[in-house]
Amino acid sequence: MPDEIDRVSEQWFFLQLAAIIRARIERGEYEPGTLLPREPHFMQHYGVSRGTVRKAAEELARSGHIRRIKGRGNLVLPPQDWH
Amino acid sequence: MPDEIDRVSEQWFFLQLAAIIRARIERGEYEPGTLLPREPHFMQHYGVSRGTVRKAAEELARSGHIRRIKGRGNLVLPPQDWH
DNA sequence: ATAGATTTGTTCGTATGTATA
DNA sequence: GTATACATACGAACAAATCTA
Repeated sequence: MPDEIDRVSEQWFFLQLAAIIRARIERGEYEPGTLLPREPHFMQHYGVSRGTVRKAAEELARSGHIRRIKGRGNLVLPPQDWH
Repeated sequence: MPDEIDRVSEQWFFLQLAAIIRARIERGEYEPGTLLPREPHFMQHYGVSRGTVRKAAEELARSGHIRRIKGRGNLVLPPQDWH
């Protein structure tokens, strides 16, 4: 899992980004109970727009890896919540 | 005026949708000074893409039924603005 | 208590690529 | 060949919830 967006890949940016962040969560690099880095962090680090970061976050919320909290951030969930 | 898209009709989806919304405005179901339902509402309710909803909105803006305001929504205009 | 900053949420604007009729 | 329709992606502005000084 390369830790950057492949811009010539067939796969959409937001799915690539979701896979990257999901892998980091599952490796324990983002700990349950803590907040993910903010949207601007991912925008700058991966060179994508806020919309793309947010679509990736939607994917991670769908798969139970994070819970999105308005005004606070994206809460990393423990393995038992993943699906 | 059936309140859904006729998918086998000769007429384009965006023109059908514009006619549906225009009729609702003219019947007073969407009141002047209020905002139309958001783009995602129409996408889901009529089963069309955002592009189609936006083309319908362009038609309604052209005919003076709404004014489109970035970041806020589509403002319903009073009868004297229709043309 | 409140005023401002931070952060996610919402919404319209624009561009591009693909598929279809 | 052209126009419609769909989806991704980026940009800009406003709204709401939360946190902080």
